[in-house]
Amino acid sequence: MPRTPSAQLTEVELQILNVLWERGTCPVRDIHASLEATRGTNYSTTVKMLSVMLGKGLVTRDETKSPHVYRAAMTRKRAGKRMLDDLVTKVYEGSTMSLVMQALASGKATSEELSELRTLLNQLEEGREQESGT
Amino acid sequence: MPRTPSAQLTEVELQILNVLWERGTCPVRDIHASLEATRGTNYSTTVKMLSVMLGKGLVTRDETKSPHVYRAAMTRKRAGKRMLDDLVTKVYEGSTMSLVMQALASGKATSEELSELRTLLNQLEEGREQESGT
DNA sequence: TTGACATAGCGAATTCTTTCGCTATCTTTA
DNA sequence: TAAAGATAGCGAAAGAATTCGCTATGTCAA
Repeated sequence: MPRTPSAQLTEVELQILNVLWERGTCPVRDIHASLEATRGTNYSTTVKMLSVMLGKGLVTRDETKSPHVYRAAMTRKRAGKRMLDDLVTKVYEGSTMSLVMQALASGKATSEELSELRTLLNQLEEGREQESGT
Repeated sequence: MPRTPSAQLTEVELQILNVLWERGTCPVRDIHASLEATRGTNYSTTVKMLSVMLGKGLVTRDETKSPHVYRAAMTRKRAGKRMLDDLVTKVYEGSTMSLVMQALASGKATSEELSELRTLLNQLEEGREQESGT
């Protein structure tokens, strides 16, 4: 019986997307530099992974330029949301809040971040009040 | 070159752990019921997965009881933290706050949850003040 | 041009996860 | 206690992700 793919990005895919997210656009060589640095893999491997990802629609490429230029087909934000939702359903029993609580509890938030968070929280609560109060 | 495991739980492992987290402790049959329901797999498969997980130290078991009784070796909380940290480094460039912001922005928080969150936030800010103010 | 080096492509090997078939060992219960 | 049914264990197949070797093609400076 075939398995369902879980809409989850794999290890290497994620690493490659990270390079693309940082640079916006770049040739295989640059991506390879990153993979080689952390995994010691071959250039061929990088090319292959990119072709696999191209097949999955995770990246696009411009073949008119000579070293072909790759680009992520999905923003970091969208990928994040996808994985976040996945995590919420798979380990936090569907509760986004549980996840948020735990993430916050893990500490290391600067005061700036905390106040930024407070601002967001205020906005969210205002939204709530409007809803029920009207 | 062998791959590094990424401290990531696999699909089935997570599903199994979820059953164990819910029930605390249970025999293969119960776990199998869940896997069979969602994946239609065989009893043997469940037994095997459990033995693999036992090998990885993801579960423990009591063999003195007759249908052996399994238990998760890691709390849901700890697993969550692990995966959360992983997500933060791999997609949110190490910023827990980015993740929290996005999770919150995705909406669907009840007023109760929001105020609970506010309480936590107050505690965190108090902690901050103590630190710098003493 | 042409030799040297960078790019691309692809099938096949590896590694890891998931699945199962087959066999053996309990437990019941008729 | 013997047949029937539940449990366990294990090697090997099937699926996925990752890796590479080998070959072909492109680019560029001498």
